Amino acid sequence: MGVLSRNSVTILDVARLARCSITTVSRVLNNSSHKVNEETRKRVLEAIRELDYRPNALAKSLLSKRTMTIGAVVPDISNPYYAEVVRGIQDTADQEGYTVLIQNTDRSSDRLRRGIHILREKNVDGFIFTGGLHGMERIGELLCELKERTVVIGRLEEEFPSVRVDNEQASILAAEHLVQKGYHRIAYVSGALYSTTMVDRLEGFRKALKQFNLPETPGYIQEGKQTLESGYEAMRRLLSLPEKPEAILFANDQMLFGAMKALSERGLRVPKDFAVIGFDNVPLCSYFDPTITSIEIPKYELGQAATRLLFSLIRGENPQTPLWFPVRLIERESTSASKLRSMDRQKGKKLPTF
Amino acid sequence: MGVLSRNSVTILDVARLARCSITTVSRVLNNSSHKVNEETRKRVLEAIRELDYRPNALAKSLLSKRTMTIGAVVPDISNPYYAEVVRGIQDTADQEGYTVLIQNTDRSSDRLRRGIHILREKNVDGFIFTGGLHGMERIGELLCELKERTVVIGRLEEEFPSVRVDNEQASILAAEHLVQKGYHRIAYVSGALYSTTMVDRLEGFRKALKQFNLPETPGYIQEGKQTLESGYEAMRRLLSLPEKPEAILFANDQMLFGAMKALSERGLRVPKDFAVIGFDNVPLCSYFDPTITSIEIPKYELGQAATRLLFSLIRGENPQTPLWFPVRLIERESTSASKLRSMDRQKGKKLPTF
DNA sequence: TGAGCCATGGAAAAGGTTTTCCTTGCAATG
DNA sequence: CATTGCAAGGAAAACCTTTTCCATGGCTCA
Repeated sequence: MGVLSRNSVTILDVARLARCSITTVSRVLNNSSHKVNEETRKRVLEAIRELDYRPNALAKSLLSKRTMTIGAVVPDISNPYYAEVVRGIQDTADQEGYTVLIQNTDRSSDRLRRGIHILREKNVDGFIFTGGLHGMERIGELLCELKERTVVIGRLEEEFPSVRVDNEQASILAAEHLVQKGYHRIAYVSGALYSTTMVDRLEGFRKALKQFNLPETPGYIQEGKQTLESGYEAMRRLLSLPEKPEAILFANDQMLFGAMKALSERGLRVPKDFAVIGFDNVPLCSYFDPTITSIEIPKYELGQAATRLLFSLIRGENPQTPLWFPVRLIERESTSASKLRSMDRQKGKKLPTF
Repeated sequence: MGVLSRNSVTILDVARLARCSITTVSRVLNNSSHKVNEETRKRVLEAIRELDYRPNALAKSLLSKRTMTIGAVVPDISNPYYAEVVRGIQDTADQEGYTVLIQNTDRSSDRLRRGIHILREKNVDGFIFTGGLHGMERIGELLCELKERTVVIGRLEEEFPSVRVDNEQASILAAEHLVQKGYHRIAYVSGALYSTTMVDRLEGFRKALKQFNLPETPGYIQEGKQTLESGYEAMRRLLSLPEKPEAILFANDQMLFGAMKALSERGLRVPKDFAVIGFDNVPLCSYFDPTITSIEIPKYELGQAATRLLFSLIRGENPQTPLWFPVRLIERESTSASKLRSMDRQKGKKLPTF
């Protein structure tokens, strides 16, 4: 051990120390089928340990045309939703010895383009896209030879293999839940519509209005930006409407949390005065007061499945796609029968509900 | 344009098309000082465009021993604190044409070791560590030749250049604030003590107790795990003590949010029944109800400064270090004079306070 | 006329692997 | 004894660049 050499040690150094050729060292290293004498192998292994030799991945990649690296393009890593997806990707990649190179787009198509170029130049073995940009010019052209090694989480361009949840259906599910609870005047706060996810969720809400014969009141559909602040402002706009909604569906939990502030500022309470329901089911939902009903998206699993799908592509297989994942509604206090709850709270008797 | 070739095009292809040697192509590519005829240059550029040629970064790196990639080792990317630090790193690296390879350690020293090995194998040009592991065997040995191209955010091993905040002083600041507000029975909820940050914050709290002559009640210092759940449980333990604290300092905001649930379950209110104060000042602090007093850590700036420090190291400079960053206390409702606030809320007259 | 300089271009080495192909020596088989 | 086959090892090509060094031809200046 030891010998913390300043400049890195190469396979040649090992060969010299083990008194053999670099070919033999390479064979031991990759335990190739070509036989090597047990004694020689010992010497080589000893030399490797002695020098703390590690093969240079660059040289290896140059030859094998495999970098064991995949690129992930995400809109915003500090959003808990994508953070969880990325975890799924990283863990799964790691299991197969792959590394993940993450590019933030900040939801700008310029940065998206730039990110793709960087990743291509770094010779990634495949791409995972998430948080698709809606209405951006065709992405396929930028990918070139990597086009066949690209998977999408969600919906981007139809040609790509993808891993998805049915966001339209999810919105309908949420609306149905509210209807069953007896709410009719339902508002919707959307995220920015350059994301296909946001487009689908909004579309689903519109369909639900029709399906359940709900009124479509002007101003009941607000568009925001998937941030706390944007949710806060959207809520204030809703509160300034002449005829207030009874329940609000938010296209993501962040916006909902922001909106809660607008409510409490007015002394309004959930679920007594409004029912609210979110999207994504981030961890805070079960810790907020009141706990928040939300549509659970299997974030980690999406990342995991996308990565597995990509590996299957890399292996040259022809996997079935799209892969659909189920969503489910997690009911919590924010949509529970209102009168009952507010009494409980006053008596300070609430039990833990996660 | 076009010709979306299946297998990548090399500098040789360009040379052939432009009827010159690869040397010449390389020269126009890196516009070297060696003169090349204007007409030839035209032909080369035309060929490059025609074939959509992009130099292979792998081959370039193999030669130059520079990968234009830096490695970042973080405990948990889905923690909003580290997400923000990473943003600072990525943005800054990007400006200089560098890419960032992120390794999650999940706070396990095994995964830390593994992460370092992977990054070394990928030939990163430098390391940034954050969320130092306390009491782990010396990390320097794992870094070998990269030891001189490593910076730390926080405190890890004294020999490394670092970018820091004074966490001890920050805890004292928080305690002082509570004392000034008239609180004396102060509890502290710590994160897991394998993080040097958490060690320092706790140490600061202990010093503050002495400095302000506060009682050190048994059970008033709880240790948890920097998660919502852990904060919830710590709070429940505090609430079961015979003599309850008046104010609680949390070693991070996540734990504080978790604790809020434990409080509301008991019908207890902040700041009426308890004052609470957090650490990190994540965005939600200003949107929670009540808004949360927290110690602001310049997360993005820490990442930014660390990256700049690293670049300075890579350039062979000998920068001054450690670099200290200021913290400040952001006062919000969770520690404001209690009687007043609770009246406001009942009248529904509260104004927006961020 | 010849020496030296400049503009332009190419050949080849280097970087660290893996892999293909070849060599050597020895044992077994006829 | 001659032939075949196998175990073990090495040489060299290939991967794609950049960079150093050399070659050529034309021009200027003494």
